Amino acid sequence: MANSFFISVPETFDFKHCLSYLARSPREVLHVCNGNEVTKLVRGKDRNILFRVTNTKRRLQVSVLNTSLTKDIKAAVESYVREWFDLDTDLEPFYALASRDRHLKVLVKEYYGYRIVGQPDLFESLVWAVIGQQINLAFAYTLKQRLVEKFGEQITIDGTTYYLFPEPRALADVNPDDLLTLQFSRQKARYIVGLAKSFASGEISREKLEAMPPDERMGALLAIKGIGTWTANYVMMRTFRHRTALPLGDAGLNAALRRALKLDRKPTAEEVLRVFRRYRGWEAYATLYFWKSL
DNA sequence: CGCCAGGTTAGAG
DNA sequence: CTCTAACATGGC
Repeated sequence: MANSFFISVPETFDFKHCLSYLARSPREVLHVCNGNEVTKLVRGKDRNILFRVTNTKRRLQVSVLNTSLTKDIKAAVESYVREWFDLDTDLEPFYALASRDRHLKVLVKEYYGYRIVGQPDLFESLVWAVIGQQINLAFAYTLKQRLVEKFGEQITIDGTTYYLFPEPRALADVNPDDLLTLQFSRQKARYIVGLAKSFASGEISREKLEAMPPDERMGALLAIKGIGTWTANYVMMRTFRHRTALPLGDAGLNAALRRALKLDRKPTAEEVLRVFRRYRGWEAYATLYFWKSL
């Protein structure tokens, strides 16, 4: 196909595990999974780009669906896909460590090639994490769907509608009370509008945080109203690809460790930290595989 | 019905 | 510093 190109992938990459993560909720509206492929709309420099990724032997096939494949568009989409599917991380050291660990051994075997599916857009990442605070994941997806359908751009091609996550500008002037009708709590509505204002004004941006050393970046995230240690670590993991990010206190991580450690209650923070001492340098990937075990 | 969900904040002790 | 109520609602 003239509009497609290929990206070779590491041996320690398995598209199907990443795809099953992307397909985990029927209410996901920011990409469309279908069999062995996923289709997504992203913002390009001059226009929005719709592309589809599918798996072939040792390569990903990427097709651009709504425009011709110029050099610039190819470069942009390739870079997005590499980032999205975490193709540039060398997982060998983690697998060497994990294969000697009684908890992770079986998980890295079963989900070999699974990687941290990224969330390159910092605003989206923060809002999504705030939405997910203290509610079950099914409800979090419902809230995100309502937010995206109400405030995000969309295009319809061949009968399927594709959405972009709302831009900060689209949410900055919203009255937080208007989000209550979408069933956001007052507190979350305020956090989200506050985030939108900070991004719209340029006070916070991915570029600014990217330029900071990791400690300072964490501090900048924690200074935002609504961002606590869990959210900051979640975003460090999915957006900034910090291998040592550890969302301590996470309900899913607690549930997975409760099972792995055969406890009759959720583990304490100290117990989680004790287990994670063995994964030093790879905390984010250990977390990822524990989540996958649920 | 009760309790926990991919927690955080402000305020009290 | 640690502890707690409040937040809003879905799912088991």
